[in-house]
Amino acid sequence: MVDGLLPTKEEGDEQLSSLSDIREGDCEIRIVDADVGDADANERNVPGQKIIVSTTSDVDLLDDGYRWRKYGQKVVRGNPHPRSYYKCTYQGCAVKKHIERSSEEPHAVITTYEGKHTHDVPESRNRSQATGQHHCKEQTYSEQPAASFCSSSEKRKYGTAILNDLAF
DNA sequence: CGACTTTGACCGGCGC
DNA sequence: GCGCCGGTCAAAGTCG
Repeated sequence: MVDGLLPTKEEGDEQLSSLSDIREGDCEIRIVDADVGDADANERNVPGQKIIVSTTSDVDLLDDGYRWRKYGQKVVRGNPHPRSYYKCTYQGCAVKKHIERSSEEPHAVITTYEGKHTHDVPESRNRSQATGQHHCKEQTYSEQPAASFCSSSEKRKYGTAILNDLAF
């Protein structure tokens, strides 16, 4: 009983018809337009675009190239795993993201992005992150060649490309 | 020294 | 009106 909280894998893509759905290996990137479903959604300044990324990983932190500062962690009902709250630390960028694990699959990580970045990927982070990134993947994906896209730096570039595409 | 994580407390919204 | 729950803040501590 995941309450549809977990749109991973083959199921759960029916409810969201007007959004992009991208799947590669164990990574699923779901783009949800915050405006969708709202009658007069045009009024908002909604910086709010919602992007849900489902991945299979041992670690919660999906490094997408941006700098995030954790500002909270909560255990939500229906899920024994805590949900983490992150903000983009770039000045003037109010993008937030929530990270939570699936209650059924400890390896399934649901990352929800809210808002769009008003800047590019910080370069300094870009390279240091590339180094810090590999610590988390090898053990997870070393046996899953299909997920190489998710586990390598390609993932970041791919995700970033998507985010940028959305943002603009 | 600066940036980031951790953790408890606080606040607002929602359902009963 | 009350209680529950999700989301955010802020202080202290940790790490590079």
